[in-house]
Amino acid sequence: MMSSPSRSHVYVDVSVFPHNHIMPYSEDHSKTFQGFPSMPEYMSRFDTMLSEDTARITRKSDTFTAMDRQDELLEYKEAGQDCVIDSTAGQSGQTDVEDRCLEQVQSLVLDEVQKDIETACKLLNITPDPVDWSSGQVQKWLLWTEHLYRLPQVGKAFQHLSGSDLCVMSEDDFRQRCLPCADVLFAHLDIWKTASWMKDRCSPQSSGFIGADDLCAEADSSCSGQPIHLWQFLRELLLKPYNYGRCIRWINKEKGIFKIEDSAHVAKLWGIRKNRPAMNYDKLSRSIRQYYKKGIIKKPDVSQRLVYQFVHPV
DNA sequence: TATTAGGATGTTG
DNA sequence: CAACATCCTAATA
Repeated sequence: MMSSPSRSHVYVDVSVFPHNHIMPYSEDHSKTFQGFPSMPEYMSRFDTMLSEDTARITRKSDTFTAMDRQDELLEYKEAGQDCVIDSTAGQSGQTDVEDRCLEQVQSLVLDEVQKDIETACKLLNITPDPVDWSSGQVQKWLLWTEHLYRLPQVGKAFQHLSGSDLCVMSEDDFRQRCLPCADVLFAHLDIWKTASWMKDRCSPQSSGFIGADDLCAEADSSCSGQPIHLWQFLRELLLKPYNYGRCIRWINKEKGIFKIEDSAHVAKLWGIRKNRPAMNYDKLSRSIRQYYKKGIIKKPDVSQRLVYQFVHPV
């Protein structure tokens, strides 16, 4: 990817996230973290969100201790790709501007994290704060995360653990229970813990809907209206292409036409949401077909495999 | 082999 | 009872 000389650099302080491993950048980790929605992915999101001039988001490596720009910089390209070392030393001139950009981007990062977590909570029917999870909800979160990022299944290693049990575990505790993806899972959980902590700490009033959400998310699972419908679930997945685009995506958003790219995967996620471990695409598609006569989903005019269409697009 | 259509019947909130 | 979940046969790609 070319970077035009007119683009200014934005240095992102990621120290808001307590663990370095959230940001994979070393050779050895490039495989382990494949598909992991860590900073590079969030970064690439802002690359498209922010204006072209603002873009080219970079971060400082190694220490994560804020703004020492003498350190070498790692420039992230697309999510999942290797990073490029950009050895430009500190340009002390535009510090104030950069700091402001930094704050904005940080706030955007946290915003995106919060949004992702909210979506996942809706889809999983769990609370944002891992501490509140029952052992069943822990299993749900594990299954979901495993399937979403194609990790090996290690749910059994965490059986009968409540959310509070999970939250006090160290990364080493994680490693003892599951070797293959302990660091990834721990990092994920850490994002959830951190996000929840920051939500409590710095916004009891600001974001209006979060407070209401919190109150609602108390008691039990069936608070925000009846069990989720399959078509709603599919819509929620389609709403987050950065998270679920690998298994389901829009073909034509205006017309409501979408394609299931990985039928087994979508079925698994649906099964996790409904606590139906035996769910598969055979059964999921039967449920979709029930929507034909109800006028909720149909086959598009030119019928294609694994392609459906919402009758009433939004 | 995987997907599609739709009937029959059991389950669950 | 509605909304699936499960199971199944037959047709299609």
